[in-house]
Amino acid sequence: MFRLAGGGSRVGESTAEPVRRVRADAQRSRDALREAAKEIFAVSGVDAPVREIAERAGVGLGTVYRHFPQRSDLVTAVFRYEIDQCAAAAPELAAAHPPIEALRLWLDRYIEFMATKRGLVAALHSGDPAFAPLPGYFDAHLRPALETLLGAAVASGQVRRDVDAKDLLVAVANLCLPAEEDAAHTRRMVSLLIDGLRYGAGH
Amino acid sequence: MFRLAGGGSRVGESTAEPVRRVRADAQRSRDALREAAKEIFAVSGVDAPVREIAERAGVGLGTVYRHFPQRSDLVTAVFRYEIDQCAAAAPELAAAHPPIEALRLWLDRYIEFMATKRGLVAALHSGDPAFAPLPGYFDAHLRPALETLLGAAVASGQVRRDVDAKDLLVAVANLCLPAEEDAAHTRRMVSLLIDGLRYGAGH
DNA sequence: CGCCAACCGGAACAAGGTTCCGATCCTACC
DNA sequence: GGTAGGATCGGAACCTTGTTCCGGTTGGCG
Repeated sequence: MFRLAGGGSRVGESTAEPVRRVRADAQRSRDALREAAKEIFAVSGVDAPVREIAERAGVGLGTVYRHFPQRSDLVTAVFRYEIDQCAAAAPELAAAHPPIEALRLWLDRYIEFMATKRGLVAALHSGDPAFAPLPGYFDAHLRPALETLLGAAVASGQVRRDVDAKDLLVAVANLCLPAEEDAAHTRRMVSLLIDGLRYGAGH
Repeated sequence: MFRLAGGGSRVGESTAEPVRRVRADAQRSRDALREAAKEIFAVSGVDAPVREIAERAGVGLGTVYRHFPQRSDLVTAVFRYEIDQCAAAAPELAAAHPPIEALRLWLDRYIEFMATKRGLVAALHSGDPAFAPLPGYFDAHLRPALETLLGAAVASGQVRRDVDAKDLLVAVANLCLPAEEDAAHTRRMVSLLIDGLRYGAGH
């Protein structure tokens, strides 16, 4: 048997693996689906019908299931993507703002992320094994992002040292949960929290 | 217009309301459904199909929806019934055993109750408004039951006084959650907890 | 330019919740 | 005891939603 789609490796590319180039239309479909799912999940929750997502993405049902064999794969893909985006914002903010400000802005960004997670918490607790790896992904990506920002703020003397990044992530997440509708309230509470961070700082 | 099914009030019965007598077959169906649902929920979780419950109860689908207009009504009915049964066990145990023993036995009963609640916790967190009143019902019935037992045990000098009934209910419930399969483990932990109750008691 | 594997669309299937309505069965009344 | 009538029953049918399947289409390479 021949290796399927072994096309041939390109110059300057590692030949260790055949890296089949994805077709342009396939990539387009995948991106459109991710984007559509993200928007619809934010509005209707993660229980939104697959057909609705397919329609908004402008693709057929078969295309959805080609890229995401199960509904839950679409959910986790969106979740991972959003986690990545949120984590990626950290170094950008750190480069553009002073430490304490970068920290504050990133937490705003994190709140925005959590705000779209209606129903996902329930899904995580549903016992569906498809969602089991998500908490780990969450911790593996967001914690280091926050740790960097927090470390810089501590080093600059503007924030006390006895604050744990994971604690802070969980605390802010919990602040987001009850006020699913009232974003302003959440922001006030988190603002309070940030002020608390500064209490007893060296500077 | 005549009052529908106003049959007529009976001697010795308050005439304040017409109390339409439920038909015997209807009552039978309702009881059979509650019992069937209880058994099936315990085995397959609260997501079990309505058809399966109807079949086990030996009734048609229409009968299910006559008594429980929505699926969730069946779930809450079973939940309420089990809470009632569990709460009702408290005075019986109190009458038949010394205080500390009654307390221990009732907590065993409570554990048994919690053990069948697989998936219900997730349902409660799903945001479905149909389940919103359940936590209140839980607190309104089980807390007084435990408070009575706890009070008697304290009064007898066998249990310390600084234990709150609600805290205890939640703590035991949490002990039940992780060990969905290993009932023995849960019982060991709760046993430990009960011994803790005696620590520092007057007697 | 032409091939063909990968990709696409959507019809079709499966499962589960809910509705509907003719047939049936209690209960009240005579 | 018998009967009328409305409550109740059973299950077929309908709708929504997840998933599979397959014939038609197309991007990318030779």
